[in-house]
Amino acid sequence: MTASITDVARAAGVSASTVSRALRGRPGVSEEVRAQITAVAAQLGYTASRSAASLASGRTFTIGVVVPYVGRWFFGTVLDSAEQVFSAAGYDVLLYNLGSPETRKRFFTRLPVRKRVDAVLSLLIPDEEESAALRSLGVPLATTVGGTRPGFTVVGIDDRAGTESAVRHLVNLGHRRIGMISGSSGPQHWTTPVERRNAYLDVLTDAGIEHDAALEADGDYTVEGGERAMTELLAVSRPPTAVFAQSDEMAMGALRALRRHRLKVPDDVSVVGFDDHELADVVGLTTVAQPVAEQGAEAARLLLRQLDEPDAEPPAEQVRMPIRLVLRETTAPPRPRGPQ
Amino acid sequence: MTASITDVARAAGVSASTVSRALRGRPGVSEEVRAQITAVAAQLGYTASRSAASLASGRTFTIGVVVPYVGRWFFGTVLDSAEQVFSAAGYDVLLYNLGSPETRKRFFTRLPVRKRVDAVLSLLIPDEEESAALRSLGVPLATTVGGTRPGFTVVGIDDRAGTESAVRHLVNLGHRRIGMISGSSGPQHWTTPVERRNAYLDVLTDAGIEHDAALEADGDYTVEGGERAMTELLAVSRPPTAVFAQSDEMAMGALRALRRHRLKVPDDVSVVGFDDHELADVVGLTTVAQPVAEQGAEAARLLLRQLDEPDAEPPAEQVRMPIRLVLRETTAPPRPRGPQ
DNA sequence: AATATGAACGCAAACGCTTGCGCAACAACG
DNA sequence: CGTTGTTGCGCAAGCGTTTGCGTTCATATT
Repeated sequence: MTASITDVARAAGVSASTVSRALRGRPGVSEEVRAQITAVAAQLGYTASRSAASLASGRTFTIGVVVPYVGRWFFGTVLDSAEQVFSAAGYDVLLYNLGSPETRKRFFTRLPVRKRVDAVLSLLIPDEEESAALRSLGVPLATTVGGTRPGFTVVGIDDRAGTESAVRHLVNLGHRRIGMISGSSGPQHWTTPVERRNAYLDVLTDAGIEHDAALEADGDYTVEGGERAMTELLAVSRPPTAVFAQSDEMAMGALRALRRHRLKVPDDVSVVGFDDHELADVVGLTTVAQPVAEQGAEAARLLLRQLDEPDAEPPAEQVRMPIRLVLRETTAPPRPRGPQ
Repeated sequence: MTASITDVARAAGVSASTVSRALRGRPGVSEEVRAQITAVAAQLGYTASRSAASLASGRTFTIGVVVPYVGRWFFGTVLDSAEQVFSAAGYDVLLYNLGSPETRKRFFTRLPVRKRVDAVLSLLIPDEEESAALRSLGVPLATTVGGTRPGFTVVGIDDRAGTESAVRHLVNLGHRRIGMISGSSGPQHWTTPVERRNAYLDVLTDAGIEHDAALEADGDYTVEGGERAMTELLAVSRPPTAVFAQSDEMAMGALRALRRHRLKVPDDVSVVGFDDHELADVVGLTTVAQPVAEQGAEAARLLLRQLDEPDAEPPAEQVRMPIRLVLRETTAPPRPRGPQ
């Protein structure tokens, strides 16, 4: 089949151990021998078997990345940037796509990453049991997307501040009936939706606007969900003149619903999203931007650092990346309608 | 650390070989012993080390997936569905994100998948040298996205038919000046753009429309590129009344350019895309839909089949999935302008 | 000149599994 | 009751690395 380390050793007239040391830059090999071995290895097209290497050394040079839906822009982007950091550092990434509850359960019970990865980056928030399972792996752990958990390095954004800037923007424009499309469908421990909701409520209170439960709808974090939610909001007795969607996908769904209702954006209703999706710009969506790719890269970097310095296991770092409101064309003052 | 096979063997009062056979469903183990071993293994939380297993058996139960940009919708979606098929079959996926030329080169020279995967699915078209490198792995190979190569199972769509339906639709609406935004920037061997271009030219010829090179622009397969390309097209002496974009992303860029030019779609110019992007619906884009997720799943299935029946290595299958034109709101007859 | 020091390298023992083979024990056959 | 199968299991030899330790030899030290 392909060349093994002993083939290289034989061809170079040295022992296998020397080949191993030479190729991995370990001390104890003279420069000339190292050069010769390197040449022979290249000529034979030799690459060390990762299986054998990790069996012997315990290091796998592989990072496990678990993500809910690779297909969604947010996760795809985080994964993309994280992978680049990992591969630049010589690590491979083992991907686990845990869309359905079944695959998710299967992953956490069988834990296929055991003895296979040096660290894991989770793009979903594990519940108590799941995070315990991950901790049992005994490797550094990191998470993007909110919800701090013990033992995890988490990098995220300030959901509160982001939401406040969005909602306050609507208030400043003069809106009083401000709806919200949330993504509350997730599991309990997933804190982002509740943080955003709290921030939304606080801004309303600050502005002296009484909260109307009828102006909240669940959009399930999808385009379709957002469309449904907006449709619901339009059906209440006094519909909102502006809505804050907790994700751009939902905001886009809302835009579609509005178009179907022949309502003008932003003249009839203003819309602001969250994320700054790749295509938010295309549809002119005002949104609060978060550095998605950077979060993935940063989480990856933190993980690598922990691998490099296994000494002082830093007790669950927490990094917050900046957010900012991006004004585009879906927000404007409310249309003065009749009295008031 | 974590339990090993000998721990389980000892606890169950049998030999390691029996544990191995029992847990993997191999014959030669009585049902009662198997049950007992299973119980002990579960209680100890035992999972076989993949490194050791693959070192011993040669099978890695891992598939390498190489993709140009995980972050892009198309690739993310293909990856998503392929991963599901693989993981359902008990395979893990090792992801290689080869965005930049450097990482790409590094991947193909160092070939980190060597001795690490049982098969590889490539979402990018390897050139002659690269595909030779992959073939040297001696494992089943598959590709989505056009461009057949020896030794690869390829699943794709009929680019020709797809393009024809799109362009013919524009012709049927009465358009005579039909522009095209292509993604020709790729490497030579990447056939999709040229196939689509040929189909475009053929339809024009069939319709008795002389081809105008000024109506073609490169959009680089990105939103920004599409916007730039559309801007260029609008600057020619007699701008197109309709444009066919070779991808939805570019079409969306075109839409943005048109909006910036205060041109109405479809009244002033019609736009049709290609892919049926997740958000094509949101912007009302007429497009030719291709079953993206299905392509990933199908490619994965074909790969698994080859792994199951290593006997008759089928000589490079080729699968074509159906496409269909999806009519939405960005196409209409040309606005009658002045004379002619 | 004798000894200590260190650099360069080889030996061999892991690492945790798989698998061909051998060996009991027992059933079925004539 | 001896043969021939069959079934269930253990032995031990790998799989291709890494790495602690030992050996050799040249150089520095007294």
